[in-house]
Amino acid sequence: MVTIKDIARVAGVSPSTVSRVISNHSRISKSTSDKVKKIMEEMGYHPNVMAKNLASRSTKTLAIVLPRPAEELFQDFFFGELLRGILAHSTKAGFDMLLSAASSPSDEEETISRLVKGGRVDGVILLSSREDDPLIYLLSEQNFPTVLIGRTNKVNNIITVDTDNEEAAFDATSHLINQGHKRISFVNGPHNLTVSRDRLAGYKLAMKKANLDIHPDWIIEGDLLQQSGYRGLSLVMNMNNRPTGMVVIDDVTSFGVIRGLEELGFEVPRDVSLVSFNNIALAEHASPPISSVDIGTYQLGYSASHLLIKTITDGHLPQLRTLIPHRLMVRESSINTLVREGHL
Amino acid sequence: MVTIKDIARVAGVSPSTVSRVISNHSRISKSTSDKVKKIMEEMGYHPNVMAKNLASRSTKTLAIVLPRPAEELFQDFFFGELLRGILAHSTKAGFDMLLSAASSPSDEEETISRLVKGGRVDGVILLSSREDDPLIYLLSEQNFPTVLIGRTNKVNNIITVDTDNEEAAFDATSHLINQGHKRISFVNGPHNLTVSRDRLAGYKLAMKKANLDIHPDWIIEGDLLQQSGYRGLSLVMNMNNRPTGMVVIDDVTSFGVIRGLEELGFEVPRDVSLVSFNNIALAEHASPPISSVDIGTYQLGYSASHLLIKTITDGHLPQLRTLIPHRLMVRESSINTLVREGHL
DNA sequence: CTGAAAGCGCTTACAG
DNA sequence: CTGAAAGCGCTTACAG
Repeated sequence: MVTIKDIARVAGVSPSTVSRVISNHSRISKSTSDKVKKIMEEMGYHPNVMAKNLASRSTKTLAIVLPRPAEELFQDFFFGELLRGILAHSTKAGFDMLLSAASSPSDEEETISRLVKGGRVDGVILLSSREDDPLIYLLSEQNFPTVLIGRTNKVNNIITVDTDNEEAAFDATSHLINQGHKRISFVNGPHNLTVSRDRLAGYKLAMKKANLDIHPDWIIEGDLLQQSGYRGLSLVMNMNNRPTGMVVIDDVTSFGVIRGLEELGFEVPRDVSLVSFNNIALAEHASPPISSVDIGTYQLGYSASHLLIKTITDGHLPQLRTLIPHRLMVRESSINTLVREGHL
Repeated sequence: MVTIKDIARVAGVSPSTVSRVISNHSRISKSTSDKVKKIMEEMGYHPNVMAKNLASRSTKTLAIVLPRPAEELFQDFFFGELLRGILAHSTKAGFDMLLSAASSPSDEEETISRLVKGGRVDGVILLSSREDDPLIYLLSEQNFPTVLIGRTNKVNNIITVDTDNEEAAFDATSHLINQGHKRISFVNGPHNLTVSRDRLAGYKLAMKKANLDIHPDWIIEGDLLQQSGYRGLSLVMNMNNRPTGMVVIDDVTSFGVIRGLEELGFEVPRDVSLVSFNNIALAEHASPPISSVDIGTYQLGYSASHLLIKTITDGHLPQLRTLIPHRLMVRESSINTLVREGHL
């Protein structure tokens, strides 16, 4: 393995000088720099990352903490896009990403402790936001550079990047209301995720603003990919005044809803107009194509990395909370001419 | 920051001894070990990972190289599951995972070079296998511990973990044949991926074995989520003797196929029986639920990590090629009683 | 079973 | 603009 010393010897300079050439130090003569660079090239020199990190007391590495298995199906489908956004920025900024997952919560804390306290990484990105996530407290206490994709009101020293989920749900619900729907159901996701609460709130707000009542049963709480959710759906659709519109927590759940409705003999959008969130790639290719709020997933990841690296580099917190714009993509699932014409 | 020296001082032993306690060295007295461990606990000691890596000349870190953007949609949906498998094992084995992506091919080589030659990682997992992937040559030349999820016949010193894709496609096709289908179409994926070639070969083999002819147009080559694919589909379905069965390269593409068929006025499985591959989570929740070959995605990842770490630890290559078993999950999309009864 | 010492490959004040 | 020297926090033969 060729080291800085080898280069120094061949170039007839000191190791310090070679080091300075590598880091583009300002006060180094062009001629020396050129000579050293040429020799590095010739000898196939690659700086030893570990040595560099140890000496400079920084790792140029961030950790991404994946959500727990139980919540993963929910995320799996915009996950890739999120990672791509994170990586696009971090690579450009010269940071590596360490991927971390945990089998159990206690495991998780131990893993993160090791990375954080062992100086393995300079910062952490948390991909999902549960209420009372112990990791948030752990990182906040350490005052460790952290960005959470989501939100928390428990601590005030970690950065959050998020969708304005309340507004997004308000927009999605209003879209249905504007088309003439009066009875609109909301299909929720896991309780402990902040995104579930925020989107539910936005739905309620839109209904209230339009002076529309919400029947308690219209809010379906079970997991729509499981039996529990199917029962709730069946209950709602058998009501005398069944909903003609549905706002669904995310696109993946929409697949379950559409399938469930079909089994009950209903068709989207003929009998029910549907709109959901995240705009995963398959939303567009579903039958029917699903109307969905695009939350700028890639941008969410890109910004998370950007803000984290900025914090690390500047040594102080930037703006604590950043919202990424969203946009409703209207497709077949929410377009029903019958409703608009007052036949339903 | 508390270091090994601090612990040594407080415990009244030498740093070497503390180091040996940490690494569970065999010849250390129980009493010393207990004393030192207690003090480490009390002082909140966490070993500095970088220093450890530098001194021991190993990083306990692997790199995962993500497929390029162009190929990602294809992979996005079993991606999460694959990563989960990899992480499950590597975490257990005490290895960290570095995530690497590349915007351009040249970028990619540079990134990997930096990681590999800079001693940043001990091994690499390549997530997708293109023909003539320059990364494969790069890693093979360096004789660097590498496992490829897929296959290659270009080099003989990197480990591969794969599905027997030819057999999987043979099974899927035979499933349709056994139900009485005689005219079966194959919807292919990107040409440069080995998985496309292997599955096509398996389809051909099954047809041949059953003495069934393959009309050239039945093999649809365009991207089914794009116009190009739709044209091919339309062509095939307008033939006099249109296919009654379809074998589709992967579940994501199946969504496009089902949607395209619908637009042409055909229904699955009423008019066309369909089976595809990968068994992503949504396959089960699609309308209709999609029959799919489960390729043991998690196991694929788990084995990849296992074999790579074994290679690194043992210092020599284990079995070069490992095949993970697959299993056809039969669902509604491929069950058509009409065909079975000879009405179609 | 334990310690003193050298070393892993860099960086970075300090001095000139 | 450049060099000598100390140091980052560990590991690991070597010696006892």
